[in-house]
Amino acid sequence: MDNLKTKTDQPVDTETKILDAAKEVFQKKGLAGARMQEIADLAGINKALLHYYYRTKDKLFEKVFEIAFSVFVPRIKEVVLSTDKSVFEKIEFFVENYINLLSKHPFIPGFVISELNRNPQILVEIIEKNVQVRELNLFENFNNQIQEEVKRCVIRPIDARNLMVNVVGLCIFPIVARPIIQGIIFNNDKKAYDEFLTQRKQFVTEFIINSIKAK
Amino acid sequence: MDNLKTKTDQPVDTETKILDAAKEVFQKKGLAGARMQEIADLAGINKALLHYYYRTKDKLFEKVFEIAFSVFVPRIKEVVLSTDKSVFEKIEFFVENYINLLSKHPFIPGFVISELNRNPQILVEIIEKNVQVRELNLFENFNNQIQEEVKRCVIRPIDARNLMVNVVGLCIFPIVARPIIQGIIFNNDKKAYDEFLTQRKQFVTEFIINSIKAK
DNA sequence: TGTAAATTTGACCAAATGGTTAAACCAAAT
DNA sequence: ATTTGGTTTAACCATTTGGTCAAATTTACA
Repeated sequence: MDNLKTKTDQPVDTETKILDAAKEVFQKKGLAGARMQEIADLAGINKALLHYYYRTKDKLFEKVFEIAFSVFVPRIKEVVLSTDKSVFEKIEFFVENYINLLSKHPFIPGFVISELNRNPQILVEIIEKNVQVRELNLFENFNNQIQEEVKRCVIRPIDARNLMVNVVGLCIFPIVARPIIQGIIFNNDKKAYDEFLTQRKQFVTEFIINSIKAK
Repeated sequence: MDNLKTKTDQPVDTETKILDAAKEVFQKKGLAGARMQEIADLAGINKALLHYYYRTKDKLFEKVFEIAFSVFVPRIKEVVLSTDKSVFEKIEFFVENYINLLSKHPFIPGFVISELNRNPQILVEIIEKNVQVRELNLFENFNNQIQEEVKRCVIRPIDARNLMVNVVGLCIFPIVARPIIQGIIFNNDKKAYDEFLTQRKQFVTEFIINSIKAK
């Protein structure tokens, strides 16, 4: 964003090459398992150049993690904010888009979750400097809307936090746990699982709406 | 199981000390992040002794992973097998017990999932030698029961695999994604989140049953 | 008690790894 | 052409790390 280099644009700018390579290696192997040499090789540059752009492995990791996190979380905001939609519409919109998004970045959920389990402190730092995340406290809005629709008997009485965890979890889980599910239930048939994920968008939407719809 | 030592039982047998320490370190730091020295220190033994019992880091990891996996997966079998219960009863039984179980081993889900994402091959080996896992193909039973209850108009028409993923996912997700959810929605209030998890058992059960119950 | 086998340890090693440095390179301005 | 600044590299370094080994210690048991 704010890292303009003085150089005239090359086919691919060095910093981009580094971040692309770092993203791939870190997301596949994690902070501890990633090797600076491997990142340098993948980026097609010298290892010393890596340290020229990002002094330490930790600094490079931090950057990669922040980018991944910003893919992982912000879409949730859209659901909370767009006030012109009903709860049902919001859920449908979110599930469809979030599963699509994560399918395009299949390593991000596992990466973010596992690195955050190893070192929850990262999140504290991100929250401090990232407005996007703090704004999720506008989650209050969502809660208000739900309680209002409960009053109007559109949906059953329900706790908004639990609902939110369910909606997000039902989208993320089959991607994060893909190796297990695909291995055990789908006999490791990759195509079958992709198909499953595609059809699942509608299933999840209906599953949730059926559950919360007032009779 | 089959690792009987000839030694007369000491307060704590060395192999147990090793496995306990290895479990803790591996589950917290992952395969790549764990240090043999740290495991040895935690077990209160010499590092060479570690290599005496488990020749390599990989072999030790394998053992720890298998134990973790056997906690993670087998309870699912109970749901599929106990034939005397209705689908509703099975779901209630599973959610209650599985969330309890995982709460007692909060690092296992993240550990299993993240190591399996890094190296899905582990699963292939486990499936080959582990009967418990293969038996999950008795998942067919569960499917049959569901389709039968669909016919009897007890539950709506539903895909058994999607249902199963939802049930398991709704239990595992809030534990695996705890750092994120607790950090963003619960302002890092650990107690509040524990309380949330406890209450959630009932919520999840009702959420699922509401969704699949025929009108 | 004596001895063979199993267990435990301290010292050590080679390879891998994150990081540094001084020199080379290169584009642009003077 | 020379200087100046950022960029890139090869060579190098200190530390960490998984793993080994021979010696010491303990245990089993004849």
